[in-house]
Amino acid sequence: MSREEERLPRRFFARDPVTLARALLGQALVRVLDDGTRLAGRIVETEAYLGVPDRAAHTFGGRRTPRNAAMWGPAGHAYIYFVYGMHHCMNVVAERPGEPTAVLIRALEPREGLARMRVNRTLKRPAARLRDTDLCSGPARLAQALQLDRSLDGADLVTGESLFLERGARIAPRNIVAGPRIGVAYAGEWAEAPLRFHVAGNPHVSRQTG
DNA sequence: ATGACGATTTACT
DNA sequence: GTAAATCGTCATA
Repeated sequence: MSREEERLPRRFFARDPVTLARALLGQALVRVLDDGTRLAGRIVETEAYLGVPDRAAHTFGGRRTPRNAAMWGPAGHAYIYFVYGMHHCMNVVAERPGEPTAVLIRALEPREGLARMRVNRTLKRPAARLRDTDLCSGPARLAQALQLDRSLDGADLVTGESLFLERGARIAPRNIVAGPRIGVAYAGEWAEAPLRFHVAGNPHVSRQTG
């Protein structure tokens, strides 16, 4: 019996980052490992990064480097970066080439491959006993759970086989909470803009707010 | 060549 | 609550 889930098309991603950040809530992020293992979760928390004018964005002021190159490319590709000497985080590129905006995926509600995610999350911490809500409740946590790293930077989420999105639930606007982005205090006024979105009451978000 | 800095997580007081 | 971990990246020289 074959499961034919609907992949999200290019046009889904080719929108402004705020609209995309809200639309991504409820969609399924899918990772297929080299051994065929399928890991998946519903997106429950996102942040929009508005590009050149956005002091919190890696492309602020038109910054364009090998690291952030994917943000300058076409919509529907992954931008995966390395920070703090130990963590990876995944974004979905929005809009169009030359408009370097993206949406950071901050948390998932894990749905497939939880056992493997738990292994991935505790490889360097054998003693840890994680609850389901500890598996993907943060940008670096979900990257570790899904084995995302720079080798997948720039991957095409529309046509790729190892990382992509499938149509999930539509989250009603009344169930979306907006608030300030996390970890961008250095961004001045931009730090307070309500560009973080999460599903109201969902236990898998990285932090409770509003 | 060098130095400062992270879109974070974890453990510990 | 605070602080350590840990290193690729980029701006400056």
